[in-house]
Amino acid sequence: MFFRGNDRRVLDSRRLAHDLRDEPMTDSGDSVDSPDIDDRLDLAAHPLTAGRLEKHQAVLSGEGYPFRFERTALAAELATDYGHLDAGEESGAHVTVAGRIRNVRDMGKLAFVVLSDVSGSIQLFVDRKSLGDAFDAFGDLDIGDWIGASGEVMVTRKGELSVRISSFELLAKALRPLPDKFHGLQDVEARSRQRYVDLMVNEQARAVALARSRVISLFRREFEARGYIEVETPVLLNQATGAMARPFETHHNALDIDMVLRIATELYLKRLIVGGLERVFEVGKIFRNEGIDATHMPEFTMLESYEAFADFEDIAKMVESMFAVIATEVTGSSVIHYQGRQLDLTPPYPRKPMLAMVNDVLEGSISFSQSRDEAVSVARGNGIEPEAHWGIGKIIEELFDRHVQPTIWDPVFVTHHPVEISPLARRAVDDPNVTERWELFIVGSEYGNAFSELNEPLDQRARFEAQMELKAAGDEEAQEIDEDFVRALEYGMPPTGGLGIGIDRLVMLLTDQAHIREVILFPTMRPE
RNA sequence: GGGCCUGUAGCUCAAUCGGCAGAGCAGCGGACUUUUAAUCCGAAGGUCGUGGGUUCGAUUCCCACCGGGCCCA
Repeated sequence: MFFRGNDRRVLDSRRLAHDLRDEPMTDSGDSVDSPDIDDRLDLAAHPLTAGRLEKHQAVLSGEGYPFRFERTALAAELATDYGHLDAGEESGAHVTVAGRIRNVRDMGKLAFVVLSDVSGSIQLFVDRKSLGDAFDAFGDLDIGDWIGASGEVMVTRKGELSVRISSFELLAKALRPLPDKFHGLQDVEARSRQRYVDLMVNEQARAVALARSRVISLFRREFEARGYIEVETPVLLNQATGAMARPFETHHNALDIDMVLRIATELYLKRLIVGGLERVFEVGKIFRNEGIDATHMPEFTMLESYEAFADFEDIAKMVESMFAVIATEVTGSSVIHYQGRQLDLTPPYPRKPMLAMVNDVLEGSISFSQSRDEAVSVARGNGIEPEAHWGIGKIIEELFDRHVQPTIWDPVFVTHHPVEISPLARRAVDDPNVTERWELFIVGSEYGNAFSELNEPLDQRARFEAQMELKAAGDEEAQEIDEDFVRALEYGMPPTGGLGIGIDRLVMLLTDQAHIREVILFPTMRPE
């Protein structure tokens, strides 16, 4: 409550607490002895909420709350339309605004109220002269309440654009107090769990959410401009295919079958290329049953696209172009700042073969012409102990992950991955050990993955079988054969360029966030 | 899995070489008709994450556990 000295509380708080809790009332006053606001908050008992609850109950037992409200202006619109007014000037314009009360500066017979809506905030000038008898009722409002208010746009003597309100309406009561008005909510866990509070009080949380929405919207625009159509493929599958990852397992009751959540959209989107849709993309949730760290979340958003008649270089050109456009639209420039360092997303990005990058930093050198024993020896000399089922290709990838990936800052397309680790990509024409594939690395993380899609069904079957052997040898992430996908390829798939982009990480980059949970509104968490 | 840090009022944070736990904001009472994190006065608000141990005495020291964060494998 504000407007101190105006205590018009009508209900006895202890009686109300008793009514709400439906318990025998004692005279010991112990209903105010459990100030545990965090867990089972007893709204009636806690001193910070009891008054709010009383007022709420009074509204409910009276006329109740409105079902709708007619707003005529957003805060940002007022700033645009009346920003030119001078201090002390009146506009003569009558507007109706609505939003949440964020702050109150109470001067006794005059109050300045900060009202925030989706566009920003606007000051309400609240005085008895304009509000009349309603001025007292306004004093019953609390910080956090949603209100609508009407009045004249004016600028205070100190130059703050305001609405001098002549009427107001309580739209919804905040029974719980808002966090510290200056520091907001700081605790990382609380901000994630109660993102609604984070969004209320932390400007950055809101900015990130809006940037994320914008990024996805821009991707849609870019793909549609290139003749792609957006499709949806299944999340619930009988088999986890299209990537190397462990799936979440679940069960369908009516069919009585175990199912898994998808780990990629790849093979279904390629089925659509076989079907003749030619250019398709999907933005959707992917689920991988793995740990959580700064760049990994079990549930994340992937964008995948497939374009008939394109190869991996066509896709690289498309991606670097899109990244620059999206960075510019979201941040204002294709040269951005990430974690204190400058990062240039202006195309073109260099293309560098994985094997060459590895050999550039290695003690000794590794190649496909070596025996496996020789390759293992090189790996050991560089701090990697190969597992039994690793071939030379997998060893190269591990060496890359360990020694090259962390050193990358500006974007680079790392190309020509070993066939062994790329079971869905087409072999390079001039070297059957590697594929026409790239991964886009920026600031030490992977942002995209693309290849000239393997469209030859016999080779695809052989690649799947090689994966099955790896799985049998103990590689839990190896893929299983997808018989229906091979069948689809047997109908003929045109040469196709495919792409996957991790949306969450790109949003991290563009919003300068170090942790993926900051760009996901409701990140996966342990039960509270 | 290993290392380091961390959990104190609704929120943001202090403090205690082991001796009645503090501030700002929010809330409550009061003053104030031009504030901008308003200001001023007053009174409140705590099972110091949980459980053990050491001690005359533990929020502080030790152990375990439950959370959270960062780094490493």
